Amino acid sequence: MLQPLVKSLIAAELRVLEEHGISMWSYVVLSALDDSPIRTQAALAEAIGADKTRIISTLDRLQEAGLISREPDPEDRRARLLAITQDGRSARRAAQADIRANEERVLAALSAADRQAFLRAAQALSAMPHEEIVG
Amino acid sequence: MLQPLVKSLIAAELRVLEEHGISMWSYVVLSALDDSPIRTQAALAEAIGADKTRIISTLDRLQEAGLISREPDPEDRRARLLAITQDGRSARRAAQADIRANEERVLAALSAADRQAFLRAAQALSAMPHEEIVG
DNA sequence: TATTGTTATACTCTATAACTATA
DNA sequence: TATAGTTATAGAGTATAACAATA
Repeated sequence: MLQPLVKSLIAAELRVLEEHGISMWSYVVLSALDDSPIRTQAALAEAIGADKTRIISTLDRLQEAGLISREPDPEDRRARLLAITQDGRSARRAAQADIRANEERVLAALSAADRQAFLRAAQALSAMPHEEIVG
Repeated sequence: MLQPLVKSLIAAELRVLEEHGISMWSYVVLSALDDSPIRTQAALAEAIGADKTRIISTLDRLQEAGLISREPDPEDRRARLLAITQDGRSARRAAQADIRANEERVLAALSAADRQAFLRAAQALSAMPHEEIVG
């Protein structure tokens, strides 16, 4: 039952992101880096549940667009220090605001009570570890 | 927030289905045919939101396993009459029972009130047309 | 020798196009 | 000629393996 709903929400999110000119992976990366900088690409990949080879082109584009910085760590030049730039932060927050606005619009279909309970329940279920859900 | 949850739920469902020896697409097809027989493969494909070329191998396997019947329509031998068999119905219902049992287990993490509200809200949101969610 | 990042390759899933058979 | 089904082909997305740079 939730699957088509999530599919629609993702489609909505993609549409918003397209208006902002960023891809889903770019948005995921920007969101991760908006919380805190990360010292290696492998750590970023793991944090967002992606393969380390899969994010390289995304990082290329983000760097070229000036939305992230990506420099060799002076202390270990194999690693790349990753951080979001001011432009990146602005872009991410603007996109996030639009995404949230749409979600609010959708949630407006619910009564205030159901809506609160839905969000509370979704949060509780999302907090369950993957293994516990899979069993 | 919902996306990882759904991902975990799908993983759980896949694990259950694997124990029953059927694939996700097989389960989707069996579920569609358990409701009512379908006169053409194209109609089935549309009903489950799949491409008509994509379900052929699935139908091959289901037929070989004796879980569905698939015969040329005597009145128009281009079409294939599709129906679930008794074995297919048993397999589908057994899998469904296990899937539901796991979902119950997961939902047990919620209070009775939140759980009811969550299901009610999920149902309401799922009933929204795709276009209204995308905007 | 081990690790980080990158590139090259292969694999899976899906969609598009061409083909066969029926009408 | 049009339609149902099938097969062949191509494309996107992803993961695996090999490689270069640094430690």
